Amino acid sequence: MTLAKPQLTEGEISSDPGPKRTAIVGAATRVFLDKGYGAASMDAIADEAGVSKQTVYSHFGSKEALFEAIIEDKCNELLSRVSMQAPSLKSADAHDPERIFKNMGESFLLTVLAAPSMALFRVVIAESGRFPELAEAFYRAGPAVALDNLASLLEDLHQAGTLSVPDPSSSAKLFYAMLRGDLYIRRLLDLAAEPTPAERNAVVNEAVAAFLTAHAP
Amino acid sequence: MTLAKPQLTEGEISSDPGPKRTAIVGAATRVFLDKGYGAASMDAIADEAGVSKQTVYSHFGSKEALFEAIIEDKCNELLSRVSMQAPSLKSADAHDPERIFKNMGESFLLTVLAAPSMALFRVVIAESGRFPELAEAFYRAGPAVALDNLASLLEDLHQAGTLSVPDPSSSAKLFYAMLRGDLYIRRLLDLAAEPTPAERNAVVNEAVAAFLTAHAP
DNA sequence: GTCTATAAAAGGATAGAC
DNA sequence: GTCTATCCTTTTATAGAC
Repeated sequence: MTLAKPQLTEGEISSDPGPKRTAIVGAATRVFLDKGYGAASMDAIADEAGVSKQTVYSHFGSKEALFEAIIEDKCNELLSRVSMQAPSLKSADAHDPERIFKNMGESFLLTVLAAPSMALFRVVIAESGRFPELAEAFYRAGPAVALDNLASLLEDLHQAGTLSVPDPSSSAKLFYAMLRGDLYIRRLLDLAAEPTPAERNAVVNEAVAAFLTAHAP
Repeated sequence: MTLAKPQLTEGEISSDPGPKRTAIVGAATRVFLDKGYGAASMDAIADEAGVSKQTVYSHFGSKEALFEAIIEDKCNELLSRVSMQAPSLKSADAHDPERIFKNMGESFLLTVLAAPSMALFRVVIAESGRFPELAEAFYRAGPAVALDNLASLLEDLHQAGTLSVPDPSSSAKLFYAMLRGDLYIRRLLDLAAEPTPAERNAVVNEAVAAFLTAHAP
């Protein structure tokens, strides 16, 4: 008996994990990203989720498994955000690289320096010894994708003669490094707040100007 | 009574902290930098030092106090290394900035990408929430000093007309950011080993070339 | 100062009822 | 699946002898 199993409400696809599980995931995400792996307790996560500890263990077998699930989830989220920002070379912009790079730089900083990205990065760095596979997942979902996208754009611009980019991969790394600048370090150390639009703009302008000068045809 | 108090042996200044304390400091440094604050236990530190746990508590009152002492100590060590690398503008090199910058870049990467620096940086990042004053101490002992030194060199080169550097502070940040590049991220995530001399050289050459092009007079 | 032994508490994980 | 209650290890910190 019990015909209706998951009981779909209002057009939701059947992939709804269930409300309790959703609450656990949300709570664990907050606690892990806020306190770090070591200082996060399963009791705190259960409380934050409004659920008993045993329920947490029923869904995820152990603290390690829960942590891995959470971080992989956030990496996938990061991946989709980064993928969406893939720069497109519309033929209209082929001769105005400055606009392309400024737009890229702006959305890169907006994504990367935001509090959730920084929190994720901090935790992954801290636990890179204990969870090396998470460090690699993070790199592949974020930096690696962005680098690949930019490198192929640079190759196109080189072919078109707009810029001189003999080594697209290295130049892509250089561009992102210039964008991160010193602010990235201070954000990692939690010494600086998210930059204002004016601060972002100053960094982007300086980086783009230097990059274009260095790669003039 | 008890006339000779610290009992100076062989010309050592009276600042010798005593062998036990030295052993504790060494052990705590290794354990904290290897495991991180949370996963490091006072038992492990006492064992590593070959000393009882109570002795550790006699010298440093608590785990937090011990951690702070260790990290501040490493920051001072970092400070002296960075200060020693202050670039000097000999008049002979005033018209060969490429040599100055390549030397700077080389020793910067050598220091910063080395395992001890990375381990310290990882721990400080991980605990920046719990110990914000350590994050600031780290930044001031390392990045801030290097930036100040480079900025004043850039100002000299600008005055001499060798380079065009309207904003020395921003340009200094840009230069170090270019040097860190993508490798820094991968080192932070423990995905890459220390670079070979050839790899370092490639990064330095690319960064210096781009920097000089962007700041040509 | 240094050690052995011991508190006291926190946290990961499980048992068993519903 | 979910909850309450409990187990047991680890860990910070202290007491007391020497």
